[in-house]
Amino acid sequence: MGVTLSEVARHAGVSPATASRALNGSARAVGQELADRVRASAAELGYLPNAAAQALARSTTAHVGLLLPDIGDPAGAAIARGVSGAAAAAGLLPLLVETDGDPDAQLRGILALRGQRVRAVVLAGSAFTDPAAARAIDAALAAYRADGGRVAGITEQGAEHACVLPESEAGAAALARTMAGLGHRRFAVIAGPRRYRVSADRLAGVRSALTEAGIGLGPQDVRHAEPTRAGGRRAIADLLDGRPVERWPSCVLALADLCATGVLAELRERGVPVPGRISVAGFEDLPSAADLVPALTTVRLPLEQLGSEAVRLALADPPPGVAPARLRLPARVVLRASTGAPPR
Amino acid sequence: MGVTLSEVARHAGVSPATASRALNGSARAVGQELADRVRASAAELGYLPNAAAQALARSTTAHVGLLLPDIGDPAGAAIARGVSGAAAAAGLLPLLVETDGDPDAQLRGILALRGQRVRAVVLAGSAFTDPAAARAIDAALAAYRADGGRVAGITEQGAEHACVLPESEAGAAALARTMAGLGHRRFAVIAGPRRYRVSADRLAGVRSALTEAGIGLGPQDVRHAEPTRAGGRRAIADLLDGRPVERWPSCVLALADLCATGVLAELRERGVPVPGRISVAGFEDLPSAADLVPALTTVRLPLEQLGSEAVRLALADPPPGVAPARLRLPARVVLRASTGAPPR
DNA sequence: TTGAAAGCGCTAACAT
DNA sequence: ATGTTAGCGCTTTCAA
Repeated sequence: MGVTLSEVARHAGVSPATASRALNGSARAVGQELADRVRASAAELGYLPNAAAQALARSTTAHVGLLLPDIGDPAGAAIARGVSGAAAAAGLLPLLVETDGDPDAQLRGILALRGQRVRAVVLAGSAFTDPAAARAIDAALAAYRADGGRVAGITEQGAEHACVLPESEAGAAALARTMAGLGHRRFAVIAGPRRYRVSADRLAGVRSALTEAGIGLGPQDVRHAEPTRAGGRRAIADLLDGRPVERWPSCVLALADLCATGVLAELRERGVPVPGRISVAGFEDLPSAADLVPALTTVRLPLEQLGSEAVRLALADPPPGVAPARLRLPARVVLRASTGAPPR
Repeated sequence: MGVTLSEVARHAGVSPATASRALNGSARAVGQELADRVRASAAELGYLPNAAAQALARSTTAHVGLLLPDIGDPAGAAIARGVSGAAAAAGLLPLLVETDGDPDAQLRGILALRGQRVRAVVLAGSAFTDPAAARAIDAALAAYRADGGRVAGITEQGAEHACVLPESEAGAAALARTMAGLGHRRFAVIAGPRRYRVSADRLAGVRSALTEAGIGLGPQDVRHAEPTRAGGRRAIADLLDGRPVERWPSCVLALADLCATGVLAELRERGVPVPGRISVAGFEDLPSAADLVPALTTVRLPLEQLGSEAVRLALADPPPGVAPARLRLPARVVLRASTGAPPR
């Protein structure tokens, strides 16, 4: 069931050790002639190294674990593309684990990946706000790293783990500031689910920028919604139905593009002009954002780069104890047609 | 570096064999009492089976290889979601390999996956039209299957391999027929890249339906384009610029939603009314199709299901020689706002 | 039902 | 520079 190294070695008339050295790199060098002979035999026999055997002998695999909520989500997919590219460049293969945003699934995923002895783990989803969940996950990661595993998060995943940090707070603040600069004074914010830490980060950015501009944000001006089209629709409906038309916001910040997509759909259906009556902005700049009508103003996150840098960071992850690496990646506002001056 | 089975066994006062049987299923049963003791020890020590060792001993892994052109592409991501779900249900983890639509990369990917001894391989991209490439890939798959590997394709991947078949041709035909039914007589088609077999399938469907309706399709009415936004823009620009306005098509069939997205963008920019002057339809029904303006008429492919069924088919893949399984999955036309009656 | 022992295919000391 | 020889951690006959 597959040609083995010993067979190749025998065929080439050398020892398995030499064959191993000739075929699958090693510190030691092999004589030119023998090396050629071994390679010829390998090619002739169609030898393919057994990855499991190599992993066992080397006590590490050529896999990088990728943990994310949903590979079908455009943001997750973009990150995965970056991970896959960087992994390939490092001779590694990504092993995919979906968590559906469930802390428990994430914990099980980390354990599974640890059992796989993957070379590194990339956490592509946000950390959780629930302290118990966060603690459990942190402990699992620490244990994995204590065993020599390497970890990197996308967004902060606990103070002692490496991570690449998209500037969520700064980006959100810049967005809010830009909208205030357009003249908006009445804001509503549709933030992400409470269970995710990034939701709070983005919201905090908006809050601080608005406060700075002397603009208040009441509790009824903030909704939390799943980062989906449906979540966005429901949230904006709630937001508008809950108050008289004259108290509608002039600007809605949906802090996830998918959410903003839902907002746009709902407003279109209701015949509310965007940006004439309400300006709408998103967050992430998914590929589809530019194709919405009106095209969506949003905050661009370098999603693919986030993924590739996370892999690089993870592979360079120093042993626990050393200060973990932190790589900030800029987020910038992309102004498009969905925002404009408030109605007067 | 990780607790081993022997340590658990020693701690529980049993042999490694018994520990193995108690923890990681086996035909043989283990006495209730011993089993409990072993499980307790495992939990206490934090035992995690070493996947590489298990793979070596069992000579198969718990991985399913997923080969696709681009995980960042919405269609690929949706398929991956299906694969991941079905894999998880079977206790397997997907190992991702991106090919960028390159036959050579695909070949290398199959070899890599074979070296990994993955339990099964799912080919999520189209087969290639280039005979040499197709032959090489076919041979690699056959070799893998001869070694006990299991394979399933999404779309036909060679007569002797199992596959799930979205009804590309029938779906495309239905789309063309529907458009003809709306009164269109002047069609243009933007088909996928020539290197992919599905491009031909979809185009064939359109052709046969149009022929049946007595509608001709000249060579200049068909363009091949990359299934991207940019590809679509360029293709429609070519299509329109190449002829006087009065000979413009009244209906453009872009046989990939991303392509259709580009077409819509270009027409919007040119101020061409859709569907007033030109109707536009796509293929696939990506999640974003419904959010375009006008919302895109398209042919719905059950992408996620395609992925999950492919995993099931692969896991049930009989040894070579037996007739390979073939599962047809329906594609249906989804009528939205981007199509209407032709101008008169 | 349990244990002893022989691999699974490869790598890495160690020896030569 | 090459070969010898132990394992890596687990499963699985085969005996008991």
